Amino acid sequence: MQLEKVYEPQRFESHWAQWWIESGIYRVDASRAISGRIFSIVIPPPNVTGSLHVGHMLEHTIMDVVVRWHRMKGETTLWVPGTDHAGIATQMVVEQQLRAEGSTRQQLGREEFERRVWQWKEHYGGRINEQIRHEGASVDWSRERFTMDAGLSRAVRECFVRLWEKGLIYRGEYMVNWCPQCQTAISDLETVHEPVQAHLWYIRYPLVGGAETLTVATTRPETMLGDTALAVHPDDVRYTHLHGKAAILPLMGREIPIISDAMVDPGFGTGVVKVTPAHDANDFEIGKRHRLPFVKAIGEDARMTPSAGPYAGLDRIEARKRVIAALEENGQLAKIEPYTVNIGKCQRSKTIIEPLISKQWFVRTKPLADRAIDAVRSGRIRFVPDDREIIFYQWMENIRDWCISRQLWWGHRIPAWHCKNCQQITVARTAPATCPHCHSTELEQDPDVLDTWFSSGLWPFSTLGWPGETDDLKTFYPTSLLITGFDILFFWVSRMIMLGLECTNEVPFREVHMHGLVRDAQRQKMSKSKGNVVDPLELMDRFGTDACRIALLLSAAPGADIALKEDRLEAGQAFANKLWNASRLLFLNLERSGVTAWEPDPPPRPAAIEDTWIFRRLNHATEIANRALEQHRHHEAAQTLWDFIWHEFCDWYLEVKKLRFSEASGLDAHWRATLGVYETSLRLLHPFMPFITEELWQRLGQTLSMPSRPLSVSLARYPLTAFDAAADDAPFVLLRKVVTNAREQRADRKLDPKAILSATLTLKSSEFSNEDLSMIQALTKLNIDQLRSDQMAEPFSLRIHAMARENGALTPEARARIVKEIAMQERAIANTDRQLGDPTFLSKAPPEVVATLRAKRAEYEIQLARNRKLLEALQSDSQ
RNA sequence: GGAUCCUUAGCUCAGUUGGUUAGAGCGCGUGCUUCACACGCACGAGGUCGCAGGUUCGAGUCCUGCAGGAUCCA
Repeated sequence: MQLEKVYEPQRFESHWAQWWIESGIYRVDASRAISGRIFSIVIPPPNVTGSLHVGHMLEHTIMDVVVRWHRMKGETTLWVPGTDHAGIATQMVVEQQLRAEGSTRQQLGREEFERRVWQWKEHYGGRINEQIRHEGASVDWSRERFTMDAGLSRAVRECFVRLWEKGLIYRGEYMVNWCPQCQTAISDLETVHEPVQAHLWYIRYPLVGGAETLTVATTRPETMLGDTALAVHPDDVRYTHLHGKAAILPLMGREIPIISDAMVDPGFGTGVVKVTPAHDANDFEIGKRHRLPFVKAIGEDARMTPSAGPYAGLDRIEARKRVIAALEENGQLAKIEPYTVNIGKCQRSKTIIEPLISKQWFVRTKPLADRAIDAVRSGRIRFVPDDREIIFYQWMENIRDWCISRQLWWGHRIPAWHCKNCQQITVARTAPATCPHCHSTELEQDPDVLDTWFSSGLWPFSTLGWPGETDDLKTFYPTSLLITGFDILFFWVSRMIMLGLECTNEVPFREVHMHGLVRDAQRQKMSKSKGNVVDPLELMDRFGTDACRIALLLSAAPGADIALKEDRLEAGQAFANKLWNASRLLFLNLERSGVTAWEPDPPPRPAAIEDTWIFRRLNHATEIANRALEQHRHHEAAQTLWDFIWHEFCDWYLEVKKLRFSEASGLDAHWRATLGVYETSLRLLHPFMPFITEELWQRLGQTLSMPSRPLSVSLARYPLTAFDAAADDAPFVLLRKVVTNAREQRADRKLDPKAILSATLTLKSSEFSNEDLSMIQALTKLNIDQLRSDQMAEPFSLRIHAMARENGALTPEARARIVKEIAMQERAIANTDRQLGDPTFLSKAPPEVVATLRAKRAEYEIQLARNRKLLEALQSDSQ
């Protein structure tokens, strides 16, 4: 069988992607798992409304490498896929659809609306999974989960009830971040702060019983309508005389007390602040401390409430304008200064959030956080890279209670029932028929749903069947590893650790690998508004999935952000092309040699000098790749294999080996060695570039009958260092040096690249067989006499006999380079001598360092001698 | 304001416990359409490792300070 002349990934990638699923080879049977040989991982569930972006692709690629590697090592390997229901985002999408139809969710009613969302999910929710199939992710689709599934919903209820019963969930009126656009409370984490150029307004408040006024600075003048006090710092001597006095609230005419509180920053504005307990988190605290009234001047719709008097019904922005105008008219506006404020916005809708007091459900996080901190500190969970632990501790140690209720219709409804009769709350796993407190049947379920992250927080175990004691849970939990973005450390990773420990008494995963962000070529964050979002599907189409994968992997040092440049992708494609063509060379020659059958076992024995060398290089690459994967250094593993395949296997081994293949030889020792290295390389590379390796490996299997081969290269064993490398690789190393030296000379002297020139090769100790010598001649286009001399300092010397009139002189640039090299080598030798002559160095440095230095010195000497001789010889040649 | 990370070739980035001539890809220069590959081959140029100190026999790597950048938390 011959390979097509051109590498076209489009020809086979979709075929293998489909076959991997249809053949069911990644479906895992828990009952056949052997303890200690299990690897399990869950996908960070993408948003069901979303579509694939490059960040996903990086994440999935890293996961797939790890998963394929473990599977090939013979471990029972489970990768669970799935999506999350993305409460706000999905609700927004469907509401938008309704708006287009001229309807609203309120018109539809809750039940009908939910039905519509499910309908929408069935219709569009499969898109992201389709895209994940495209990436070649070797997940077990039979275990696909969705956070709103019945099983996962049961897990959510179970967890909620347990937390409630332990007093870790409470309900109450507190200050929350309210998004007027989304019409729901959101958590602190969903509020993003950004600096905005704004103003500081200075307002005069008249004092009660006097002509004096007090000037107060504020960034939100409209909230003054809800002021219930003024406050100064207790130690601020400027205002000591005002303690216990009162002021008149402008525009409203209300009398408000002047209080002293340590929370006031005397350096802000005038040192006097207005206190609006219902609309500012700090003021809320002050208000509680001083038992101030809470006047709610702004409502859920961001409009002023009746408490705002004449401003009632106005939007908060409009109200601000009117308030300022009125103050100005009254002469109560002292001045306006430009000011930069950090303003809180809703992460999703970008609307300015309104701090509001409302009744919400909260998780008491402190006790959960303590256990989570301990799990990481004790090493039961390991972070990669480990410096991320500091950030984790910092957040966990200052954690605030988590507002988990959302005023949405799409999500897990809070399993709490309110009794209309006795007003008591009943939290239960299933809907109670009667109120356990008063036996009334007048029960109504709490209208709120839970934060989506609450259900994602259970993902590693809810997907495995928890709270049921399923085989999957027993076999695959705790999961082995989590691979995710650093940006959701608090949102997701931390909460999984807290909820996992609480629900299962186990860590949810033993390791967390946090990758960086994929940025655009200019290192800018990708965003829809900037228009610099790269579509991974388009990239896969253009360059091939394998090329994209290897390009991403090579750039992905642990934790580091990636600047995605097309030249990387082109390089990845070039590498795939190289592998394809090297394979083509082999397939062509297999036919010529008439090789029809081959078995990978037993491993080959070296048949020629290049074999020992490549076996050693292969063993080395194998060792590095395995160790790098062990340490989550995927970029290093990828780089190692790239270098091995391209620059050792293709550039040297195949260049030599193709001269050894002979017609109709059948499966000889050369072929055994070559096929051994080639097939092993395909297996080594498979986790990184699954499509091309599967294609080539299957083609190889069709060309050669390999009866004992598994169904797929992904089910074959991942290589360990198993090649016979006992023999000395020095002869081939020497061959390489001779060939390189010949090429350097030809380039430096501008010798005719096509002419066959005569040369004399003098060797110190070894000599090349006639066959090996003809290799050298073919690779260098030289006609070589081989001499041997015991007196030589260097291992070899190559003299090319080019006549002067054939422009055999060194080019001026080459001469300059060699002169420079000589200087460098002399300097290196001097440095080394200084070191080796230093008794402190000799006594303190480890012996192997001294030995390496001595060896290096010898190497420098040889290089120096060769350069000197080169200059001399050419001088005499050109005379 | 607090914290963390980063600063290495023209560009994008590697560089595991400190070991002495610092690597890759792309780009650049020269030559080559050699029967696997011009998505290629060969050869080459290019870096006082942000700055200033310190520890050490030895520092890109450890410590301190400074400058610039990024991120997180307030």
